[in-house]
Amino acid sequence: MLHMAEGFDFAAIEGKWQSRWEREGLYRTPDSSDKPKYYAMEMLPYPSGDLHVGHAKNYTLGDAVARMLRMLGYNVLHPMGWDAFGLPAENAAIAHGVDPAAWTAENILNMRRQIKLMGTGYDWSREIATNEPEYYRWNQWLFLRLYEHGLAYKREAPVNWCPFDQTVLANEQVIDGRCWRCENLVERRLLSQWFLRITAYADRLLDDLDKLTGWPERTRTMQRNWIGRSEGVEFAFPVDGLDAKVAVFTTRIDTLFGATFLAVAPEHPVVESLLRAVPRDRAAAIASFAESLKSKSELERTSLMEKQGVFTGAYAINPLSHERIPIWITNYVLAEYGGGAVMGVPAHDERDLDFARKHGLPIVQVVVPSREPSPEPLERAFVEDGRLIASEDFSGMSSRRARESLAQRLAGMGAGAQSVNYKLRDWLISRQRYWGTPIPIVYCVGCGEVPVPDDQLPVLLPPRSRVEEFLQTTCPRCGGPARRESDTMDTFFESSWYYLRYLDPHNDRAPWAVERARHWMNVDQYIGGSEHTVLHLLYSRFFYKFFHDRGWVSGSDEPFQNLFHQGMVLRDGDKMSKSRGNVVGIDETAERSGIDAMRLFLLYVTPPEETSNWTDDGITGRVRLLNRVWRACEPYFDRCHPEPLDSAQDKLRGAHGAESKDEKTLIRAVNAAAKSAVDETISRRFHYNTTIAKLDELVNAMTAGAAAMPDSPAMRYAVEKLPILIAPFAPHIAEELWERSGHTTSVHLERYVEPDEAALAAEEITLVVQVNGKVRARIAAPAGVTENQALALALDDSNVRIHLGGKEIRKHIYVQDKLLNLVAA
RNA sequence: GGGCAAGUGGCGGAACUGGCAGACGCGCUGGACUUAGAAUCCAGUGGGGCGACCCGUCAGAGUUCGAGUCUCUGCUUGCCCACCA
Repeated sequence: MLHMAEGFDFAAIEGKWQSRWEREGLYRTPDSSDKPKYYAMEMLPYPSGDLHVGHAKNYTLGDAVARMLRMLGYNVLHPMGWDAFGLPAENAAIAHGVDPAAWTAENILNMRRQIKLMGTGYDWSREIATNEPEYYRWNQWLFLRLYEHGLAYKREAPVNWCPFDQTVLANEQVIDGRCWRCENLVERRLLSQWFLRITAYADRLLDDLDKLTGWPERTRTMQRNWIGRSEGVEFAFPVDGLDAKVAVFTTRIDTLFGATFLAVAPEHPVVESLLRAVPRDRAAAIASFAESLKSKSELERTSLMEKQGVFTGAYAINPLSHERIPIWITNYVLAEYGGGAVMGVPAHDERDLDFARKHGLPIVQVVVPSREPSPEPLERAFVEDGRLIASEDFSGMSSRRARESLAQRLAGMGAGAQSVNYKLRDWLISRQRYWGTPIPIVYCVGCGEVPVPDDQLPVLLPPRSRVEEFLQTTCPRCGGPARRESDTMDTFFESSWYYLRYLDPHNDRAPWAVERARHWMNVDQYIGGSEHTVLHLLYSRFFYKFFHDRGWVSGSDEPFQNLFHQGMVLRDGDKMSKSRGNVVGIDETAERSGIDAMRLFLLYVTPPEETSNWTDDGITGRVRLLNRVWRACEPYFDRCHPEPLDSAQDKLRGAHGAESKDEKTLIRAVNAAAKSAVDETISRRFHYNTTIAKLDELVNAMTAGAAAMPDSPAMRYAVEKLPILIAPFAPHIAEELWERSGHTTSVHLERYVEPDEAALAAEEITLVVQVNGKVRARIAAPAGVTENQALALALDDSNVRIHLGGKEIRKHIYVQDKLLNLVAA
């Protein structure tokens, strides 16, 4: 009687290998090695509580990539950590009366367990958590260096205020005028806040996008648009009868003679002097208009409201035409861009036209399309370039030339200059929240704003009940009474440099050692969601350039060489969310289907950049695959003895002529899977869905071969190679099969199967014969068949002859080993 | 409104550089095995036609010996940005 198969007990196998890997430190990465380095990283998670299969897609992909590269001979660094400061912890603390630190610690404990449960190969000796003093101490240290270099500063500015989260938000955190986290409409407030001068790096952040050829084009374009560089002219309109000037920025100085009004934001400083100069009732109207807009966000002012305005009663003087144009205060001019004032040219700007029509302001056309000699009454603003009219001695010029000439003229008069403006604004990092890195600044009655000296770092976050005593301190400079900064930092501060801390996580003298950065940076492959395109990824680039300028990192001044955005995971077409109750958890999936099956499914269901759809049916195919893999290898458990891999391969290669067709198919299937895995990795396309399909084909071939040629060397070859081939994707079963077939070391330390071109090459090809582009015959032919031989074969085919119908072959196209097209007439 | 990406069987997808459309899987149908089911294995599965064949990759045009792939026009869906002067 056959001894009963034990079967494939995935739960037992997965648990067994996870604890053995951990015990043996299999995934520890040495800092020095003979092998070339490779730094693979996924965006670190926020410890929100539980992981679902959406997270798993990200970490599975990163893990497969890291494992592939390790098996291709690299010394791979693959770390993991926790982005642990932030609002959810604080909100949970308020809601349930727990300590945010305890809440966070508990979540980290659970999520670390789940990430390990996913069979990932992280080097946990490098784990970081950004809420630990050992980490945020260096946040403070880096803040102080930015401060020293004038890149961190405090100023009063209109800021985005989220009334629900009770804190300010960075510009990048306002999505459609709403808080990125709670989706409430943000308000505008005038507050004194800390900013990082990211605009000082605007040009480099923009220009260096060209260097990032390993990034998705889409992401680069979005960053380009976010930085929003525009070139133009800044010049001033004197105010008639007042000793005041209003500076404006325009990209269309060629339309200067068409300016019929001046529009200013209610916050513009000139408004105050105007208020003093105009009659009392008009001043009151202006003041109440300004007041009505005070707390309105940019979105509300510009998108949700109609264009409104009040005439100030004052006039500005066009510096070239000397025309008097009325000054209006409007809601549609942004206070924070281009100086908060705009020259209104209704004929050549849609917004100005809209405003002019509503308020009866004149419309003067000064640019006409080149081919139309006389201006027609305008229906829409003519916003393209053209030829100037009614513009004194600039008339007749092209827009382009006029822009140069006008800029020169204004510059010559000392009235203006070429200028560049950015949409990018300085990064507001103050948060009026408890659970974050304290900003290391104290305010002293005598000395004013004083940075905390390095040797007093970290400024420890106090327990929540002790905040008041924390705030009272003494001045580090004069020893007098002082008060600490009560704001904490935006959590994006921590995540802008964490990839450097992984390199040297226990260093207590510096955030990282320069030589570690020299060795490991930059990150060879970064994987994460596209939602961070203008947040984390832009901030990190800014920080890294600052570090580079300080000499703390060397080589490239870009942190992330290659970037990959994985798509999200839906459940039956819907977004997974707790409120829908459709979240597919890691624990339940591990229990029901097994981790290897989950990993295979996530990589197989879609190319990784696409949105994938989780269905409970879908994963059954991968469970089946694993069972078939097991059954295909099981009969050989006691018969496969470890021997040098090359010899088996050489034996087969030498015996090519003697192999049966089935054997060749099997050997080809092994090599086709290997080729796919290697190609998808080095091309960084990561379409492992096609690789896993090749593994399906291999197992199909093995199943078919099991009966026909159980003792063939080709079967043994396949059984020997299959665990290696599947190891990056299904690491547990790979390890178990490897052990069962007599190996004593980990399969994950093996070199990946090197695709053998000779084994891949087909000896016989199918020659497709077309007549006038339609397939009329498929003829088996030896590989390397010549054009003349192919022609002869084709003309010998009866169906081809029928379709030629005795017509003359005018020409033919031959594609080697593939296709012959006969063109007949 | 602007920008970008994508539309292929009942479903997810494959075909990367123009050369056999639908690999692989899910589902479905039939068969084997089973008292029965589950599991497994085998066969089939784009549409039409008895058939040789014909039609077929969102729609329409074009380039080409040959188009899912390239060009143009339109439609649909998704994502991002939306008064930045």
